Order: sequence, then structure tokens, then C-alpha cells
Amino acid sequence: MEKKKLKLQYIENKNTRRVTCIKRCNGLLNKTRELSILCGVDVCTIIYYPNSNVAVTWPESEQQIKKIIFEFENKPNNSKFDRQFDQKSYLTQCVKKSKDKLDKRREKNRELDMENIVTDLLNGKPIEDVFFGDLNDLLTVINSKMNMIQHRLKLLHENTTNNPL
Amino acid sequence: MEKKKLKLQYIENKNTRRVTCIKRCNGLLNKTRELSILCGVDVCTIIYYPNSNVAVTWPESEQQIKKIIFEFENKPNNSKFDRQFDQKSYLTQCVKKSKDKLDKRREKNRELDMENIVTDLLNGKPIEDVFFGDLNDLLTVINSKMNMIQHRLKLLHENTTNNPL
DNA sequence: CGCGCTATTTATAAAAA
DNA sequence: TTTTTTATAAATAGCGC
Repeated sequence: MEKKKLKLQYIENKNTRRVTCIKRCNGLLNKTRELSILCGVDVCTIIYYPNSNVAVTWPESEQQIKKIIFEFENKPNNSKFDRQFDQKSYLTQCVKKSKDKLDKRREKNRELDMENIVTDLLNGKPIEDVFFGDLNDLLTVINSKMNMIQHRLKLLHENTTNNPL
Repeated sequence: MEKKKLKLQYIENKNTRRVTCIKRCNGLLNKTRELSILCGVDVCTIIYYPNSNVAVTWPESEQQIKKIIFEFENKPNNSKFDRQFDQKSYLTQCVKKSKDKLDKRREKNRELDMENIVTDLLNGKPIEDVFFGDLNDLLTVINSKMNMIQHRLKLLHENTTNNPL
């Protein structure tokens, strides 16, 4: 049943689309209900079935839906349009956060690259084939690995000494 | 990381609830977006964060949300309240459907019970310990298993004959 | 059509960092 | 506390009846 990874685009095949629609509508309403119960949040979901005049909703009661809509339309501090901070500092913050994340990713990628190189070496790749620029980082990785190994050996030793079973 | 099966009830622990809320709000908005894109459905989700005046929504644009709400409030054949059939026959139908489902479940459970008994027997439980009332069903299960085995043996034989690799 | 199944993907609870 | 990771539960695509 070779289920392929979801491509997020309009499903052209009519029947497939219908089936998916039914499944996902149920899923969505269920998720809405769960969020409401688990976290005590005011939440509503309204779905219009295509080519029909039928709307399905959660909560199911028309009254409750109207209450939530009413709140939405009348709350002064509505939605995300009204921030506690001005637009510029908000954006600055966002950019900084993204940069930090990117840096972490890069670091992580670099580590993984190094691990791959180590694996290649262990599999017989000659050290001469490693790019010169990688050698420094490689050394760092190897040192850190050595430290880990020594640390674990020490723990193991302590364990064996204290619990000589 | 023993994640237990979700108990659908208000999460008392404040921190747990907050974390769950953030995750599930994101999940819910994402599911809403996916349904909309995959199936081309008009759909919206509105969430009020607890203890705040902030609402998060999908679609994000206030204009689009208002459009969907407007539809909801003005469509004549709104929602499930307007059925094509009268209430009584609808309920009768529902009850019958549920009963059928229950019967199927019972049957399935019975099968699983029998399989457990077979397992116990194979593990050395004496046949005398099996309840008398179960013996008949047990025989049925065993016969069906035997048929399956014979069927597969047959297939295997055909395969070997046709493709004598 | 709608149900049930199952391989996979996705979501997420809880632990670790 | 927030973030990341990990392991498990839940959703669901594709298929057959």
C-alpha cells in the first residue's frame, strides 16, 4: 500500500478528493473538540461541504457557534492585528530568533557532516581524500568523541567498583 | 517516555495544559489549512487563547474569515438542522446502523478471544481449563485457520511448480 | 458508495537538554 | 522555562470488498 508522502495541493481526482474530504473533515472536527476539552479553549470550526449548502461545525450547537463568532466580531483586541509592541521591534525579534535557529541548524549539520567523514574513514577512505578545510572540525569531533568515551568508561568503572555484581 | 493513551478530559496541570495547547492549536490550524488546500473547501477555525484577548484563526486574513462567517449566518439551508428526511426515520436509521456496528464488534471480539485461547493452549494450558461454552467457537476458529493454512500451502505449491527457481 | 484494513506519515506527550 | 528529542498514539492514503 505504497502511501506516498502528502503533496499539499488540490487533489484533482474527484473520488479521491471526496474520500479525503470526508476523512479530513471528521478529523478536523474531532481535533477541534479535543482542543476545546483538553485545554478549555473557546474554539470553533466551520466547514462548508463543496457543492452543497450544508455546513458542519464544532461546536455542533448553532447557539454556541454564534457566541464564538459574536466574540470574534466584537472583541476590541481582536486577532493578531493588535500587538503589544510596535511592528519594528516585533520584526527585529523575529529576525533574531530565525537567525539563532539557523545558526543552530548549521552547527548541527556540520557535526553530522563530520560524523559522515569519520564513517567514511572507518570504511577505508584514505585520509588524503578529506578536504583540508574539514580537518580542523574533524579533530574537534574526534576529541569530543574521545571525551565521551572516557567519561563513560569512568562511569562504568565507578559502577563496577560500587556494585561488584 | 511512556506516553499514555490520551484521556479526553481537561488537563489540570497548568504547564502541561499550556504546552499541549500551543502544540494542538498549531496542529489544528495546520489541519484546517490542509483541508482547505487539498479539497478546496471553504473552512475556518477560530481559537481564543485562554486568559487573553488574542484570537488566532485560519484563514489568517480577517476579511476571509468574515466572508465565511457571513455565509454561515445567511445561508438558508444552514447546517444539519435542515434534513431531507423526518426526524423519526433518521433516528431509526442511526440506531440500526449502530446496532450493526456493535454486532460486528462483538463478532470480532469473540474471534480475538478465541485466538487468545489458542495461544494459551499452545503455551501449555490444559484443554480441560477451557470453558465448555467456548469449545464450539474454538472449533470454528481452528477450522478456519486450517483452511487458511491449506490455501497458502496450495498457493505455495503452485508457485513452486510454475517458477521452479 | 461506504466500510475496513494496513502501511506510512503525522501529531504529539513526556523526557531530556 | 523553552527547545529538542524520542517514543508512542493517532490520522490517513491507497486498496479491496
